[in-house]
Amino acid sequence: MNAPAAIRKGRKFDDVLAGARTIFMRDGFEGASVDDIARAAGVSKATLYSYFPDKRMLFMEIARHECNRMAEATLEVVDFSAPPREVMTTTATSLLRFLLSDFSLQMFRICAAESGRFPELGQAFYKSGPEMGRNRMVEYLKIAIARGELAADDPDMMAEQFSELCKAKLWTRAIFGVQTEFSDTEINDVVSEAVETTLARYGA
Amino acid sequence: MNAPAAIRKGRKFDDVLAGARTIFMRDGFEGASVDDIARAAGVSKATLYSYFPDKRMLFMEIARHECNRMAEATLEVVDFSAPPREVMTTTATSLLRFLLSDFSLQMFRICAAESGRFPELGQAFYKSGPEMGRNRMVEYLKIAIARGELAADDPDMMAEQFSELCKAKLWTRAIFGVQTEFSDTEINDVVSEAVETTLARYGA
DNA sequence: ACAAACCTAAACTATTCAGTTCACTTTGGG
DNA sequence: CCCAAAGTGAACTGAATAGTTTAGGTTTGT
Repeated sequence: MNAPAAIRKGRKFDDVLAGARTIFMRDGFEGASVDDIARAAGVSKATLYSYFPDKRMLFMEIARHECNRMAEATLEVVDFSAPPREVMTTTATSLLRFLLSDFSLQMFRICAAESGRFPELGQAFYKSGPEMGRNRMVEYLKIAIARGELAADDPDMMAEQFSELCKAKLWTRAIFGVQTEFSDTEINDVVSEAVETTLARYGA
Repeated sequence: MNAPAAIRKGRKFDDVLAGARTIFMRDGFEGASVDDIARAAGVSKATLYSYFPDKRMLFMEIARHECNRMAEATLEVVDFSAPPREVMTTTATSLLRFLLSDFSLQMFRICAAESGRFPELGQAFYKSGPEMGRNRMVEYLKIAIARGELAADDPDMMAEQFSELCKAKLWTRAIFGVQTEFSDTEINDVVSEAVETTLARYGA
């Protein structure tokens, strides 16, 4: 009923997760030492290793957990009955703010970097991150298309393009550490440009 | 006249670069051992360290070198006097093929991953990669706008959006190792969708 | 043929880190 | 109040790795 390698037990389980989250986010995957994680969690290394078979599984658990949490939080803000321009603007703002968060950026860096030597991680992250987000978006798009508010032959592609447009300019700079602070003005600008371009193509 | 830490000398210099390129691309930055690099280069570790002050500077040199090489190669294919749809299609195809190459993906992973503990790398890569590409593209866009072939208030944003649209679907999968082979059909599809969307917004 | 510049091989230093082990202590449910 | 499960801490194993050093070998131009 559970994953290939077991992840069991608990009392300080949540402490370990919290500590690991902190250290992984600060130091990356390779950069984080298990000793540091145990110290940050206020837990002995032995306890940590009684929960998780190894460092990788610990990280996977964090990734899974936080991706779900964030994905849900991000989608709760939106009122899907509003007109498309509004829905898209709200969604894009919410998505872009998330994409620019320290957590999201660091998670992306780690999962991309490790996806070579650690393929399950890349797969898992893609599925519970970008793919899930896109699926949610497609659900909405299909409804809007049925309502005649949007015109897209391929809602999947539309969703991919829309998400991608949100990354223009700011995200690219963020991921390479070229820019670290983002004003509301900058964010609103990228969002409205993304919405305009999307509607120019797919507006009814 | 040169960077903070010197990178000089030579006879097997190019061998070192070639070996380092191979190993870094295979194992990432942290994953690559200097012993492996020296072995792959057919060179002693002492020689390697007589060229480069440390592993980081060695990697920076590779990145700089290869980014320039690739950027030039990618831009040579395009005939900028053709009509915009054709220029954009050719450019997008060339760009997307590059973005999906093992080299580009691995370079992106490494530079993104290390940009926290190693900020100069992120900066340098951004400038000689995405930023340079965008600048080249903007040069063309301004000409096409002057010709009345395109209508964009903000050519920088247009270029950012266009590049970003090329990453839809395939690149996201590639960076996380979810998909590793890409048919011409898939590539052409993403390219034509990117061109359509861009022209819907910015076509004259 | 010769010397300066270049290169080699291998051992060495010093550090870091994942994961294990074990004798001991804490905790909470019955 | 007791005991079994859960947790502790500290030492330990084993392996890797960046970067240095040394003593000697090879290339190069002239």
